[in-house]
Parts: sequence; structure tokens; C-alpha cells
Amino acid sequence: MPRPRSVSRSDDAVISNADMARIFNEIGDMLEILGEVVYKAVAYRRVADAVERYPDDVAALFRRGEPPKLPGAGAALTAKLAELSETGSLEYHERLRAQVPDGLLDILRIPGVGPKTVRLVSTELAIHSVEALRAAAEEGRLRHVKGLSQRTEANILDGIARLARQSSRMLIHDADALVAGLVERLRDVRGVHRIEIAGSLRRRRPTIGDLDLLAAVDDPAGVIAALDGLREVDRVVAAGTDKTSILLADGPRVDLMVCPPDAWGTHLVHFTGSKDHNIALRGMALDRGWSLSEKGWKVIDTGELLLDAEEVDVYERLGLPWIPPEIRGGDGEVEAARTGELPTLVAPGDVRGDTHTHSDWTDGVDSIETMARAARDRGLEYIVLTDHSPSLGIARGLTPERVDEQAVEIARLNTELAPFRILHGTELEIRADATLDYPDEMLARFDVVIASIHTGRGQPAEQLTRRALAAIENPHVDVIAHPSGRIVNRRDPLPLDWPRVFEAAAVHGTALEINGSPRLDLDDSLARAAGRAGARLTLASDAHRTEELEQQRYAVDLARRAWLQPDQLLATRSADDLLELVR
DNA sequence: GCCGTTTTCGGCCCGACTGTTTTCAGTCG
Repeated sequence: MPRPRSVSRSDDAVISNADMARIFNEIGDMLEILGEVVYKAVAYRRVADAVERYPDDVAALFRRGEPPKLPGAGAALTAKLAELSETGSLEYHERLRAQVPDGLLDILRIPGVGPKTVRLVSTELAIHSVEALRAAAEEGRLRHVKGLSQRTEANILDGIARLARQSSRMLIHDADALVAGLVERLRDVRGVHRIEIAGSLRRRRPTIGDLDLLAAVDDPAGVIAALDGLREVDRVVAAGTDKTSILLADGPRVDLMVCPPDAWGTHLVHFTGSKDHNIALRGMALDRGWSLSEKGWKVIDTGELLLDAEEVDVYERLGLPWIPPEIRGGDGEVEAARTGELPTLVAPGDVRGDTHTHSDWTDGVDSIETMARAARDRGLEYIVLTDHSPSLGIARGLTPERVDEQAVEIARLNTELAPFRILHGTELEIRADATLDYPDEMLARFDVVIASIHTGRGQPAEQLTRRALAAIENPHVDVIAHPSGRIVNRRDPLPLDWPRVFEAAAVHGTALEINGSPRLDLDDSLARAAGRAGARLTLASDAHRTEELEQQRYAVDLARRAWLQPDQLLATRSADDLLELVR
């Protein structure tokens, strides 16, 4: 009997893309546990992915009578998306949930435990929760089930411990710091020709699950032993002839793959991913009579194996230009490469200034001069100093008098540091009632105004959108800082009406920030949608101390993932061009 | 459940590692 949802929902937000995707993923999990044909589960998960990364509100589009064309959604799944869009729930989902206890979905999340094992413990031992499974493993009751053993019990207890430890994915900032030392030490191992980071870290995803490394070696055993022997290693979880997996003490899992130097190209493509990207490449290979794997190209008719030593050779064999890892997301890059429409992505060397920085005048740590000198040392031509406006009390926002004093200090430093420039900006609070924190005549005196929402985050979507639009439409506001308000792993994005925001930004020439701090906001899919809508964007560190100027690099990464080109961004302009643009 | 300038049925990317399986299934990436 389907249970009605207890949550009543307002009419303007029936269900978010994220919730819709979660329900479809749950259906996939439940179908697998129930022993359905695996491709059915795959179909639900594929559509879940498509919904999750879709830039607009899928439910709203359905209700407006303009259902989006989602890859992998046929008649049956489209009907289910429609039902979710109208009612916020899905009878099929409820029916499955009545058959599959919630606890089984939790068990499925344990690393090393798949649907078959879930089914086995559920039917043989009536275990329906992680706790019950833990107890059974500890008491040695699993080993009596055919197909399980004492070894399985140990692995399951291990998996449960890991599940508790790694509840969220690691921020890319932390992954970079962690992996650099590992790579450096492995590079010096005898017989290592090349070693490179692969996986989602190479694609510069904002968060990382496992760390993937690839090494081209003469002696696989040597480098595998070297990794296993590093002092940070807590435990070796898998050890083969071609790859090894270790758990770092207090850290993520690291997978090291090894390959012969003459097969480096196909291995690097394979282990960089994404999965969808690889599937697309393999599909193209099959059309040409080859079976593509990390080992190389197997000619299907003859069984002959063709090797590629470089990534560029792999793509060339398919008649494609090399595709930058950041856009290997399986959402259009292979087609774009095929038709010669790959973008020229913004690169670190294109960046000339930083459009969002702070000093000790408000909540920063370093003086304006220290920040400016550090930025100059990093090769930047200018920074926009954007200390806070008064209503953000927690940041000791600047009164109008203090703003005037700051202008004098900036003028003094600009004489001293020329040709480096400090542009006088403000991070202007967009208040809860959609008014701005300084009067217009004062805003006109700043070189650059960036506006942001920090308070009243719990308001309805319509009011939040109204606030963003009020700032975008103000002629003195040049940039919306961290537009969605998210902080990775800590704070969800605001539910703005993004298509309206992007359109207004494009019409009024107000740029949207990509913030490289652990906010990573806009995220890549919103930034890509903004760019497509014709909005201008910018790259900023939001540095509150000199070391955080480094964070702008993560904004560049994100912009690349968003398919953005240099001319779509403010931070690639000279100071004079920027001032001209925002005038 | 989806999908087709090979198609409306029969496929669906490909391989490594583990464990208990004496020839392979489960899980993972």
C-alpha cells in the first residue's frame, strides 16, 4: 500500500532536481536488491544523473508543459518524471519502498557490499540494518551462510568502519595538498618513467572520492611496493600486479595503477574518465571495429592489439582533437570535438587580476599593502579590494567614513606599487528586504562593486530571487559574488530562479562570480548555464589572507569545467579594460 | 528500461581483483 508523503509542499517548489535524482537513484538501488535485470537499474541511474546535472528546474519545466529532453529517458521514465514534477512523489517509488526496508539501502552503501550480498543477508538471516549486520558479523553468524565466510565478516566490519569515516567527499583543495607529497616521493622510485594524477582530481572536480595515480614503469612490483611502504599508509586494501589500493591513515583511498610506457596514452584516458566519457569513446571505437580498453585497441576481427603512448594519439585514432580533462564529463564534449566545436578554455596564464579580496580593514588578516604585494608577486596586475559593507556586522563592515579613509590609503599604495593597481571595491550586502547597504551616490564612487547575500538565507525562493535581481539591475553593481551561497559539504545553494538570474545578468552586464574558496560558487553546471545564457563571469579568490590568493586557481579550474573561454570573464581583462567595462 | 544510416529485438564499456567458485560471480572504478 503506497504511503502518502507527510510533507506538504508549496506550489512553487514541488521537487528539486537533487531530490528527483535521489529518488531515481534509490529506485535503481532497490531494483538491484530485488534482483531485477541490472540494465533496468542502470536506466534509472542514468536519468538520475541527467536530472541532477540539468541546469534548469526540471519539475518546473514539466509543469510548464516544456519537458526537457533528457538522454536515456524514454516513455516510461518520462512519465515517472512527470508524476514527480506534478505531485512531488512517485507511486512506483513508494511501492518499491514497501518491499525494500530503508536499512537495506544503507547496507548497500557499505564499500565492498553489493546488491547480491544485501539480498543474501536479508533473505537468509533477516538482516535489515547496518547495525544488525555489524552484530551478525561480530558474532560470526555470517560464515554459516553459503557464499559467505569468516573473511567476508572481517571485510564487512571493515567496510562499516570506512563508511563511518568517509561520510563526505574530500574538497579538491585538501586533495591537492595530500597528493602532491605522494607523487613526489613515488616519482623518485627506480624504474618509474612517468607518474601523474588521474581520476576526478585530474578532471578538477570540486570534491574527490578516491585519489587515482597512474605510473608508467619498467618494474610494476617495485613502485607498488614503494606505495604500500609509505608511512602514511594505514592499510593495503587490494594488491595486484597492475594496481594497488591503499587507505591513508585518516584519509581517502588511493588507487595506483601501473602500465608499460608504450601504453601510457590509453591508460591515462581510461583512469582519467569520466565513466561516461570513456563509454562515448568506446562506442566510437566499436563503430570502427576496435574494442578500446586501458590496455589498448583490440582489432575485433584479428585480435591484434594497438598501443598508444600518448593521450593525444588515442583521440587522434578516433579522428578527434585532444580533449582537456576538465570537460571530460560525458556531456557533449565528444560530439563537440567531433564537429570541431571544442571551446578554447580559459587557462591560468590568462588571468590578470583578482576581483574579490579582503584586508584587515574588515574581516581579513593581512594589510592592504601585504595583500597587494603578495598578489603582485604571484604575477597579477591588479586586485579589487572588496572589504565588507556595514550591515555585515560579523565582518566589521566599513562605515562611509572608513570607506573614505580606505580610498586615501589605496591612493597612497597605488603610487608606491605602480604599475600594480589596487582597485577600490566593496563587497556590498544585499539586505533581506532587497535593498542595498550603501546609497547609490556612494556606490558610484567605488571602482568596482560586488554584491552578495549573506543573511536571510531561509527566505522563499521568490524573495531570494528578487534580491539577486535587485542587485543585478542596479547600474552601480558590477558583480554578484558567490551567487548561490553554497559552501561545499557545509551549506546548500540558495534556490534561486537561475534562468531569470542569468538572463538579467546578461541584459544588465552584471558579471557572476566563480569563487575559488571552499565555496566553489557558482558550481560548474550553473556557471556553464550562465555562460550559455550570455552572462559574463569572473574568477576570484575571496582571499582573506595572502596564502588564500592561491584559491583563484580553483576558480580557473571550475571555469574550465564550465566550458568558459577567456573573453567571457572579467579577471582576464587588464585593469583599464575592466574599469571601462563596468563604467 | 532504452535504443537503432547495421536495428522494433537483442544488445547495453571493459577489465582487475577478491573470494570460495574447481571455472566463476560479485564488486569496483
